Amino acid sequence: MRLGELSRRSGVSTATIKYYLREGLLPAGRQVNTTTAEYDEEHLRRLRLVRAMIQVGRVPVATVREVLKHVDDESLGRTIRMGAALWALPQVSEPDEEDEYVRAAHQEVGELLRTLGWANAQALVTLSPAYRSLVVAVAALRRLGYDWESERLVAYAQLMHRAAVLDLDFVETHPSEAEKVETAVLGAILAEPLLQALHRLAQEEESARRYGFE
Amino acid sequence: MRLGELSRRSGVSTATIKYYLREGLLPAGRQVNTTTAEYDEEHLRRLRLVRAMIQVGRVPVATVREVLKHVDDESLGRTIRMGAALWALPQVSEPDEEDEYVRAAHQEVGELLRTLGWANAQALVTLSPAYRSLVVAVAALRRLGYDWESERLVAYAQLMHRAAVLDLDFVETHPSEAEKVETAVLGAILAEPLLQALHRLAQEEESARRYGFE
DNA sequence: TTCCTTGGTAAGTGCCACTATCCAAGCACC
DNA sequence: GGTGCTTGGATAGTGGCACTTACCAAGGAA
Repeated sequence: MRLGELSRRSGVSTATIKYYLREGLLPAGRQVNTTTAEYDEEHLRRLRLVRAMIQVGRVPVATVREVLKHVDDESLGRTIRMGAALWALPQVSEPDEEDEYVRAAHQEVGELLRTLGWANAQALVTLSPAYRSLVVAVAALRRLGYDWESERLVAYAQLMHRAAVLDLDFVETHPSEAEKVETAVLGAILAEPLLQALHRLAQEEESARRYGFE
Repeated sequence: MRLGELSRRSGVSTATIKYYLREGLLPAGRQVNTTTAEYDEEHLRRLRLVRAMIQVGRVPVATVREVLKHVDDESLGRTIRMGAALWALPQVSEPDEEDEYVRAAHQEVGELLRTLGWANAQALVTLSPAYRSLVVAVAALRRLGYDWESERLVAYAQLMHRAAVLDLDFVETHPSEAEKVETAVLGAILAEPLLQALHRLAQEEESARRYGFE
């Protein structure tokens, strides 16, 4: 398969495919001669994956490159590869540690993890980007004066933990190691828009149940 | 309070505040004379809200304007205002109805709603942006060859419904109508980064529990 | 008086995800 | 073997976005 066909079958313009090749999101094809390169099904699959990450997952191009670099790094074990790939993701602005709300949020999230008994997460606290994102989100809500009880946060966390269990159960069903890493990373990236859409739809449903359409 | 103080108390530069005023995200202050305008606590609150939407919620400036327009529209009832504000949000690219995966996703999501008994959501199907986002997400996953069983999707949906119940219970605790709308919208916007962060943290925790750090 | 700050406006910046244009080298078909 | 299309490769340009800079004349504050 050559560039034109790859473009046709993926629905991505040749110009964009060239751009992805240049940016290293897609490995080069097998060079036949100066003006011809041959692509295979794996290229098509990778291209679809890249597109899904960018368009559905809203992951920036530079981040996709980082994530794939880890996914492809066969010198590492699965868990490490998965972790590295997921940690390459978030790009949330660093919390301002001077800010009083941020400090309070650190406290609050720390307590949350103790309440939940997430010992592993506690150990990783200083490292994980997810932890930082959580602190930023909590601080923003508190800054706006939303003071729900801490039980509410615990309840949300338990719901998301059950979602994570579902995620990982699904990964288990995949046989090969390579596929497991890819599935886990993609699943994590694409599960988010899915969960977000379900959340909004659920809000609409529940709102209509309670208040009707008026 | 004048521009400088508003800037100091919010941590937002005067240039950016001027930009927000120009873009209509912030109402003008009370003009004292040609070179002085007076801002109040409500301006500060609105400014923090705008910042949270943009920085934590990653909502584009133009969208924030739309959302606030609906929030402020007192000619409408609460439910309508809330719905309108939330529907102004998503900006997901339109699904390509020609695409076979998109058509299959429509089918699948329709079945999901029937299984869940979300009658209200079914009625709104053709309208809701959340529904469209869901279709796009499901189609993307299927296109990549991820074929989980439909029960998995149902399970995710039930989790998110429970999150939505928590959301709306919280809104109930707020007394005033105006606050309810604002709370609901902000809660919906800011709950998403929160849930996302909790989801990622929960994945790390669960992954570490199952596989350790190796 | 001298200096700073104010609101208002216009123009510029940096980043990002493409997109357009150009090129010389093949290949395909008549 | 001529004609026209496609290829990989490279460079430059585009449009959108969220600010940021620079400048202005008018108004306090010392």
